[in-house]
Parts: sequence; C-alpha cells; structure tokens
Amino acid sequence: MARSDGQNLTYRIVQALGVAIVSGAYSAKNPFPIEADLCKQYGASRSVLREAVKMLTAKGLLSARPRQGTWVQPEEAWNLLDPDVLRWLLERKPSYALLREFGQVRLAVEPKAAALAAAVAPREAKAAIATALEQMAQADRDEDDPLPSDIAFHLAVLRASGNRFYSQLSGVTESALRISIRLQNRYKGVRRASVPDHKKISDAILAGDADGAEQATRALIQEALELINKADSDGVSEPRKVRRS
Amino acid sequence: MARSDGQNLTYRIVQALGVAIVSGAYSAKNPFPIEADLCKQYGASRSVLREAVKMLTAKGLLSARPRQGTWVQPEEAWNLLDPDVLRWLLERKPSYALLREFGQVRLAVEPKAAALAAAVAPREAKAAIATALEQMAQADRDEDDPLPSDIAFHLAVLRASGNRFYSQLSGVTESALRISIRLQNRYKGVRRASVPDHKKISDAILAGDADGAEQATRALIQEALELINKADSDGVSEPRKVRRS
DNA sequence: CCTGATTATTTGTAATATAAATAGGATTAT
DNA sequence: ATAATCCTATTTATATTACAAATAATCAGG
Repeated sequence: MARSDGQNLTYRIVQALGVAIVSGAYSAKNPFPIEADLCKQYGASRSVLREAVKMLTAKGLLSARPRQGTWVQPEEAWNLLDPDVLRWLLERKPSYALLREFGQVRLAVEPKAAALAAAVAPREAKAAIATALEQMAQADRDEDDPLPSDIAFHLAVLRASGNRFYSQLSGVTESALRISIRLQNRYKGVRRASVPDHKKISDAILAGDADGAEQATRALIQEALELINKADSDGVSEPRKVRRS
Repeated sequence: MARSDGQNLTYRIVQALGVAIVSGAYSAKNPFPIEADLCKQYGASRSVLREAVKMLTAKGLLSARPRQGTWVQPEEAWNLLDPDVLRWLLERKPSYALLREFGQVRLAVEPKAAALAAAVAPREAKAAIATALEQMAQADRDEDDPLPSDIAFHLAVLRASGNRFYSQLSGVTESALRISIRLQNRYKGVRRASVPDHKKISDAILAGDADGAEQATRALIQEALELINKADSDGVSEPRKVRRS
C-alpha cells in the first residue's frame, strides 16, 4: 500500500504523528519529543519509531540532527501535495483557507484536464467518465449519496487527460472533494447532485469539444469555489473533522 | 534539510536507490533486491537501509510485504509532485513527454498564480518579483547566465500568489525549469533571456492588473510549451542528463 | 571577558535475535 | 486424482543493545 493504513506498527505511528504534526500539536512550548520518549509513548522499539520518523521526514514534515533533536519543519516545507499530508490536514484541521486554496488549484487544473481529455483521451477513458456520470444520475434518482460518483467523475476526468501530473492530483483531489462537497451539503441543505452540470462536461468530452469541456468545467468549479467563499464570509461553522476511513 | 542531500549514509542511499528506481533499473528480470543484498551492495547496516527504503516508500516508489519482498510500485503510484522524485526523473530520465506534461501544469497554474499575485500579494512579495526581473535584466546586459534569475522570477510569482499549493509547486518547478530552459538554449542557440516578456508580467502584477498578468504569463508559457513540442517533433535529441548539483 | 577544551545529549550506524506473514511445497483425507 | 490441510523456508517487521558522530552547553584557563 502506498497509503499509510494501519497495517503495521510503523504505519500506525506515521499516521498518529502525522496527524499530530499537521494539527499543530508541537510548538516552541511543546517541542517534538526525543526518540526515547516517543518510543515509550507508543510502546515501540527505536527501529520502528525511527522508520516512522524517516517517513515523515520524506514528506517534509520533520527534520533531525544529532544533538539538536528532531523538529517539525515550517509549514512551507510540508509536501502539501502528498496525499497523506493533505488528507491529514483536511480531515483534522479543515479550514476555509485551505479549501479555497485547493479550490483555486482545481479551478486552474481541471478545466485544462477536461480540455485535454476531450482532445486526446482514448475511448476507454472517456467511457469511464460516462459511467461515472451514469452512476451519479442513478444515485440522484434513487436519492442515494451522490458523493462517491461525484468524486469518481472528477477523478476520471483527471485521469483521462493523459497528463501524469493531473492524474497524480486525483489522489489529493479525492480528500479535498469529500470535504468540499460535505460543506456544500451542510450549506445548501440536502444535496441534489448537479447532474446537468456534470453532463455538460461529459458530453463535451465525448464529443471531442475541448473548449466546451474546459468552459463547462470552469463554470462548475467556479461555483463550488464561490460557495466556499460565501460560506466563509457568512461565518458558517468551519467544516468538521471527519471519521477516519 | 527537506531535500535528500548527501549529508549522511541514509540520504545517500535514498538518493542512489531513488535515481535507480525512476531510471527503470529494476524490472521483472531484475527485481528489487532483498534487504540483505542491498546492505552488502551499499555497505550499510540493516537499520540504515531499512530507513532509506521506508523514505522511498513514503514517496510512493516502493512497497513491501513479509515473504513477498520489496518491489517498485507502478509509475502511477509515484509521488511525481514530490520534489525529490521529480528531480530524479528530470535529471536522470528527462523526456519530452514529461517536459510537455509539466509544461501543461505550468500553463494551467502560473497564469492563475500571476493573477492572484496581482490581486492580493503584499508589497514585499511584489518587490521580490521586481528584484528577480532586475537581476534578469542585469544578467542579460552582462551576458551572464540568465537561468538563475529566470527561475527566481517564476518562483517569486508562485510564492506571491499566497496560495500554499502554488508555492509548493515552486519546489518542483525549479527542477523542471532548469531542464526546460536548457533545452531552449540548445534549440535556439545562445539564450537571450526574454526580459520584455517577463517585464510585461511584472508590470501587470505591480499594477494590480490581474487579467493582464494572467494573459502575459499564459503567453510566455505557451511559447515555452510550443518550443518543447516543436523540438520533440523535429526530433531534436532528448535533453541530456545533468550533473548532480 | 574571551578562548578553547570538555562534557553531555541526541541522532546516526551497526549487529544480532526473534516474531510475523505468507508463497509454495508436502501431506493427508476423501 | 483432487482438494483441503499442514509444514517449511523466506522475507520483512520488531526489539534490543552497543557504539559512533555531531554539536550545544558547560567549564577552565588565560
């Protein structure tokens, strides 16, 4: 697994420490503990603990030096685009600021991905988009939760772009979408998935209409972004923590 | 250090293995070695070697299971947006495909970053952009290498956007820009830094003209991207490996 | 007060032992 | 013969201990 699930002790510690770090649990008055103390705290051997710390170091969260200890890196050094890091941040410390910033990324990227998908995606990739749309419509009719198919739709578009960096973003988009859409639900009440808006995108991509796909996607995400800004300025309570999956 | 420089044994092994992995050194006929063999190969203890492997696992390059061994993840799982991973890829295995894909990312992101910078950047951040432009002009006059100031300019714009994800991208943009601009040099002959094009961007940002900044940036990157495509279809030799910094 | 040696602390590296997981082969029952 | 089960070998996971290296803090001597 690429993700840090709870399969073994090391990954459990990575998860626990990662969450604690991005939640701001460590600071000047509560510095990051030394190895020995963390071993005691988690009941783990030095080997395991050091491996966990090294994984967090690889994600830009920590840094270490002999005698100086191990410390939390400044936030600018964190690999925000690492799926684990972004997930920890969004699940434990969701903020309108972060949602807005990620919304801006989506607004920059997804319309271009849709345009590329329209222009160059192979038949199967386009089919995956159509399938996600169909499931979304189905969920809408049955008044099921549209979230999974909504997410699947956006990921399918990113993947269909054929751009590896965009595909890569699907990993982090998944977390962000989950939080964003939950916010929309709470703000607008029971969610009616905007099937027609998504259908416009899908139709344009299937028809090979790059411009149309780009504009339709931009409109959709612009709306989501505006909702975030509106909820923020209206002072709607910050999006709540989410249960771990 | 967030980057894997050669400070200690673990990081040297991370670097060596990371490069080997992204270069495709391991495959079905040459599977990733078991711990014991890697220890011998690098003359390191199991602790050090395991910590290095864990760091590469955190970057999505490796995965491991008891009895099954450690193996290289499929390329889709690699954290392409990890600065180390992208640097290894671009330095060791630069391809037009990857440069084009990263160019598409820049084309999506940088114009929006410039627009944001024009709209919201504080005075110091704008000043940093102006300074980079000035150094670029200076280098141009003195026929010095314009590369460092060119890079500094783009990073300053990304940072001035105030969007943490865009700032984050500056880490990976640095590697990609270095390769891209080298390519332009070889293709167009001695490079004359396009100071006027960058000045347009800087002026618009300083004037708070978001649309102007966006369009000027788009034009600049579009040109760079077209050059990559042109060099590719003209069959110009693939960009060469770069010495390690 | 400064300078340089000393010490103490923390991470870095090494070596070894045992546990857990599991692919693949051997065994047994039907 | 086939299927289910057990066994075994291999590889990573975890634990423990020891020592090395780096360096901040302390102390001694001028």
